[in-house]
Amino acid sequence: MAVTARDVARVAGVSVSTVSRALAKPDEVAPETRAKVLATAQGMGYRPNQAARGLVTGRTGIIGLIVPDLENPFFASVTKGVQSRARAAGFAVIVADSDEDPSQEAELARDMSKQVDGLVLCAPRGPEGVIVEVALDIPMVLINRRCGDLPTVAIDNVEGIRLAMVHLRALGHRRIAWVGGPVTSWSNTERLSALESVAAEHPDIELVNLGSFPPYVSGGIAAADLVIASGATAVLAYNDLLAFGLLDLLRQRGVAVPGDISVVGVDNIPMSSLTSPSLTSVGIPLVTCGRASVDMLVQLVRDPSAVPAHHHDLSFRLVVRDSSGPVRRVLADLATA
Amino acid sequence: MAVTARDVARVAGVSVSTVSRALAKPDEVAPETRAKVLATAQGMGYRPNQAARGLVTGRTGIIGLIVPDLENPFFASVTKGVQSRARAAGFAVIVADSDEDPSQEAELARDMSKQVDGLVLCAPRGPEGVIVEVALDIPMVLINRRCGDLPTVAIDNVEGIRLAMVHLRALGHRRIAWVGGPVTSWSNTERLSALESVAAEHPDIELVNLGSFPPYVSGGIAAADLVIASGATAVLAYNDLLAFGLLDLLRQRGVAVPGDISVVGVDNIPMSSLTSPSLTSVGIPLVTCGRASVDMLVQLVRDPSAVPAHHHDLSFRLVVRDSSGPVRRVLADLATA
DNA sequence: TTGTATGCGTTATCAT
DNA sequence: ATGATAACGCATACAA
Repeated sequence: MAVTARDVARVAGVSVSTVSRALAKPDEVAPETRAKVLATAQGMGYRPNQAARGLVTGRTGIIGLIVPDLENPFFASVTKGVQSRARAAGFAVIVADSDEDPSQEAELARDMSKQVDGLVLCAPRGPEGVIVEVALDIPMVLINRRCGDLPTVAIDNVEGIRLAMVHLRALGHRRIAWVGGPVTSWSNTERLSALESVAAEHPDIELVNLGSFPPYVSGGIAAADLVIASGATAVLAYNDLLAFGLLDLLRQRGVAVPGDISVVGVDNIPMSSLTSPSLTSVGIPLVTCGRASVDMLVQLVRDPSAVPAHHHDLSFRLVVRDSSGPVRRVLADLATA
Repeated sequence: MAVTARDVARVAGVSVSTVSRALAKPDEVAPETRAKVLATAQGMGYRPNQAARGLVTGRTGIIGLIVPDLENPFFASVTKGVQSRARAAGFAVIVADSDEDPSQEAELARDMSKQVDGLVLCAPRGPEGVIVEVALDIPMVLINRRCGDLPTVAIDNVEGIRLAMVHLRALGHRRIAWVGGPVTSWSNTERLSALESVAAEHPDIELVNLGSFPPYVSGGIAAADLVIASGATAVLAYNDLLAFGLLDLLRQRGVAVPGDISVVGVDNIPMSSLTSPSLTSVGIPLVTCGRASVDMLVQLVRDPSAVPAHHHDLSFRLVVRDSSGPVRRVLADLATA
């Protein structure tokens, strides 16, 4: 059996309450008593029982993280950030994977809410109502989605999309295709409307929306022929995985990148520099993103009365690599002729 | 405040113990009573308090998973498998990232051991003594490392390496380089000795061990020039990330793959089909690997007296892609001349 | 089959 | 400053 506070108390010659205080509230106990208790606790290898503590305090010392897909490098990076920061703050992290399924996501959130002190929802796909409802029960921070006035770590999609569009326009591209992600994704909606507003600022740009695709490599493969058929000289994908799929099938079709078509992704996941051609991408420091969410959540957990309406916006940066280049004169001339 | 068993009992007109039984031991309560309790519990949104339950049963309903690096796609896949299977078995998963640091790994394991019902250590880097010591306290399953007679989900490295070597030899390669991973990695040791024994079976094969490198893309970049200098016509890397790094720098150096040098990786992570050239790799179903470990752990948790000496070996399969090809006649002739 | 009573290890309240 | 004691919500041995 594990050593309990009672054992420590007996050995140290004090009461259980004193043991408890010596550890939790150092200044409410005499320095020498405290020293003695700490020493014997240390010596006996005493570890407070989290379950018992949780039962009385209502705290678990655990935060929950729900992501759509652990195998997606985007979320893997976020998870890493969340985990490391949480640990530094004295919290363990329970992680769950919703498999991109909104209903699982909601169920997970509800299950977890009784088991953790706070919840980080990363790019939740579910309807706003459900999310807000769960947030009533438990401190919650969102990543990559705005939802009511829940605290959020988000990305300035407009800025990111603008960077990409300006880049492509500077290279001479005028007909630009958009390969979208899940319709349930907040980021997707954001990016599409950003795209439209940027396009509106530049009347010479023609935007071709090719619709929604699953945010995996397979989605990009499915979209590639549409891109070719669209006559666009450049394509912007919802995320890098989709862009990878595009690169793959375009190569198979004998379409040169960036010679015939330029490809730009979003997220700048680690793998983006390794494809051939390497992928131009707009991205953010994902690990930082995870860390920031934990900082906000911990604050919220410690003081639930704090005003939760805090939005932490991170900015994109454009990483130009080999998959984007100047439009071919010939094609450009043909297109405008 | 949350709804407790007491509340449910009051509403359903029964005692707390009946509520408890109705949920945990359905056959120890009259069918109609059970139905009534279940219905009201459902209606009131009752969720048993895990902390309270844990306090009396000694169980937390949580299993811990420690991986060297969450951003490594290999471990991301394993994590996904562990999470989904654990959830299906009614367990939550606390995940932690040791950052490839053996001392952090040990500390994490010790911390967690008081908080979870069982532990999955994925490819632990720490010394055997430490691992075995922690395993004394808590049910533990290892992935990708054998350690004493702790239950393990491992891969038959000899078989995998043999597949790769036979493949390369059939393509005419005789001088083959090895780019190793962390010296602290059990798999690395296993693979190297497998390599040596397979080489011993084929006296015409010349093995060039280029040493150990960090198991990231950067490690492969660091190793690439050594590969070129080695005069090998084929190189086998400890994992796919290293192989990606090799591909990247070889391309920069103008070395054709597989024309001049064939490259083969290990793990077959999802990204391997997307590089250019796509990567030939020996791999296992990683998600399955994670699932299997949970199955073993859950069994162990449910019946700690069960013989723990269970080894679950998964087999490699060779996925041949574009990065491996026949050795060039000219070079081959030169080499053997 | 069901209810009553006890205890899990800790923190918090109240005395001292 | 410290100790005794009452919860916290649940499971379980025992009584009915």
